[in-house]
Amino acid sequence: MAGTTLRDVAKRANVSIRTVSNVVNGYAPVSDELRARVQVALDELDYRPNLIARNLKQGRTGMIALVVPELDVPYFAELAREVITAARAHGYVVMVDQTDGDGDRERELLGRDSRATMFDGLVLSPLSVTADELRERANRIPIVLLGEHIYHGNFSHVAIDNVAAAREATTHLLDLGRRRVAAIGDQPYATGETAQLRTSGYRQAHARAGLEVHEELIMTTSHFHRRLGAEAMERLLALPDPPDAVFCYNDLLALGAIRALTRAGRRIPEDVAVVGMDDIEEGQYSTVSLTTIAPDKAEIARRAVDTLLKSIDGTTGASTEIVAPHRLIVRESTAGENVGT
Amino acid sequence: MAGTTLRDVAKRANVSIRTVSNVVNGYAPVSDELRARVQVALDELDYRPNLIARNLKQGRTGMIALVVPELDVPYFAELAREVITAARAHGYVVMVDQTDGDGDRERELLGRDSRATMFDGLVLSPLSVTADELRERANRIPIVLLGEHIYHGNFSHVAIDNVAAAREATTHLLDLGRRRVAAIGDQPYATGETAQLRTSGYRQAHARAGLEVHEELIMTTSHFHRRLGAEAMERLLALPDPPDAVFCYNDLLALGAIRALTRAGRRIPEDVAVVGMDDIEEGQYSTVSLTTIAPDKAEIARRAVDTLLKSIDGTTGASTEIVAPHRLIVRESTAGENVGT
DNA sequence: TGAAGGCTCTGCAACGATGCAGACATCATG
DNA sequence: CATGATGTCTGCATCGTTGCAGAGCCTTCA
Repeated sequence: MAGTTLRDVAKRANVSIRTVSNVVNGYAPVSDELRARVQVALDELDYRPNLIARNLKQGRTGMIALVVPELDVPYFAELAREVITAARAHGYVVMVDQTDGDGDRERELLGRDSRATMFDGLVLSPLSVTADELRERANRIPIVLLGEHIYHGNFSHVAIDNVAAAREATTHLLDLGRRRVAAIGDQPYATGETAQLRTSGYRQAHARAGLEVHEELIMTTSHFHRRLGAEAMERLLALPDPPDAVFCYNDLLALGAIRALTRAGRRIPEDVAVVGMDDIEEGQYSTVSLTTIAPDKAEIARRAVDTLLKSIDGTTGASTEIVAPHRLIVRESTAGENVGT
Repeated sequence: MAGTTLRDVAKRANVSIRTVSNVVNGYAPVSDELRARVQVALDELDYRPNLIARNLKQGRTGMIALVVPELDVPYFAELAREVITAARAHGYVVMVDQTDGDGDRERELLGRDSRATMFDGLVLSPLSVTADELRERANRIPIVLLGEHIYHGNFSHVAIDNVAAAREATTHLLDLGRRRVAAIGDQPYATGETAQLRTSGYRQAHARAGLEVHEELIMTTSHFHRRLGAEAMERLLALPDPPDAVFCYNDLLALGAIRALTRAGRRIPEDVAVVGMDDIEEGQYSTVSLTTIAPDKAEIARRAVDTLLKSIDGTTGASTEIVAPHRLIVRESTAGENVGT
């Protein structure tokens, strides 16, 4: 049960612990004869280094933590995959955790008994943690934030340009000639500002086109889930003058909206065009494939990991603001059947 | 930068290191006066225990690893969420990793320099690792397998009854009066036997109904992804005598199939009824909501974690075979519009 | 009054690994 | 032959924590 230690191997091979360590790590020069003898003992005892001990001695674990609100939200799952890949390229492994969108759980992470000390760094996609709470903790392990901005310029931060992205999505709908473009996903009172940035982009698009925003077409949702998208869409359809297009603040909302539209017998995009955000894989395969804003997830993950690792190395302590690229992908939900998957 | 240690706090409060440790852990009795003094020092220096050191001393980390082929496959993401929740209930945290369905990466996990020694146990959803490879490693940290059986009865293992589940899904289609029921997802040559079990259930259903299996309607796919489901469906539709129902070995295949059917102008379920497996959330919101076999993911996660922790405690060393419950959920893809979401 | 017991508090050793300084043998060099 | 350089190998200290055994001191009770 108990693992084999360097001591066991040393005893077996009749050498010092240090020499075994040298063989294992290939550090100091060891004669071929001795190396062979030690190797035999290593194999016979099936030695595996105790990484905890190694970590203690070296002061680092080679692990970073990725904390997202919900792992089964496709966007976060896809992002997690990219972060894992990016970290692996640097020899790091990633521990993924979810907060269930619970602010207390986010705070727990920063608290005294947090397991966070096990990690060399933290990539956090925050939901409700405030800047002050984060600053309290700032002198601990390095943190990189994803998505939410949280106050201005105190932490390294990676995100797309939400205003521009939302503006482009809305403009795309306006360019199709739609004049009653709804928005689903506003969160005027939330801590996070992502939704507000997107609303701002939505307004900008109207302003630049010289059009009025129809305030009654802006729908607030507490979360970005399918069900809420469907419900918001139903409310929009019940309006005396329903929209002819919808910009949803993420793909799940959009897929929920599509579901509601289909059930209501509306044709997409003829009656109502739909745009989402995130470019989750699911959107490509929905019955009406989904036009969306695709953030470059791989790039987001790479930049986040790079920044974090630099901060861990102490190569740079400065907090940086990184804007990752995004692009509009047009599919059937705005372009009709004439577009491939 | 360097963390505050017990030593620092001890010096500051003019007490022994051991006493500080006692205060932190609330172990031995400490007078109120001293406790207060130490607490002040703890707060002033913002002490956080070094978990790595604690782990080394205690021989456990309080972390388990969950390894799945792909994190952005909804089933695994949803399962990961449940495992995280189940582990948290026992005070454990979960590190999630993905192997990209790459056998080498799975093997790497079991190899000499694996980070696996950092964990108290491992929940593994294997893809191509063999029984022998696993046994080699068996005397290391405890392992619980999910899904794939891998040889018989040497490791604790949690899964649904795949044969019964597939039989029920197929029977449901036959009961609707369908007589050309296709199967998408067979993997006759794969290491894993899950697909084979499902094919076996599919055949059983036909046998029990006294019907012949149409061999040309069994489609093999290398993976369980949407695209492959769509492609398989297209091939089925190209047959001289296409199917009037499809049983897909997971929901992603089914959603791909639905997509292909819709593009081909077939009505669901009137022309072709579709059943999937896994009950991923996405299936509830597809334009035609998806009838599926729902494995009890929460139960799978709970049983897997419970079994693993027992094995870690040494409470039981025996390997157990756990069959988790499942049920058929009928939605529009087989029942038409008369069923709610 | 003195032994026994309880309450606080402390020092030492250990978990398993690595950094460092040096011991010892061998060899080349002047 | 003495000296220094080189190549191997080793022991000690250390990372930050906790387990263990015990040291003082104070109370209690015969």
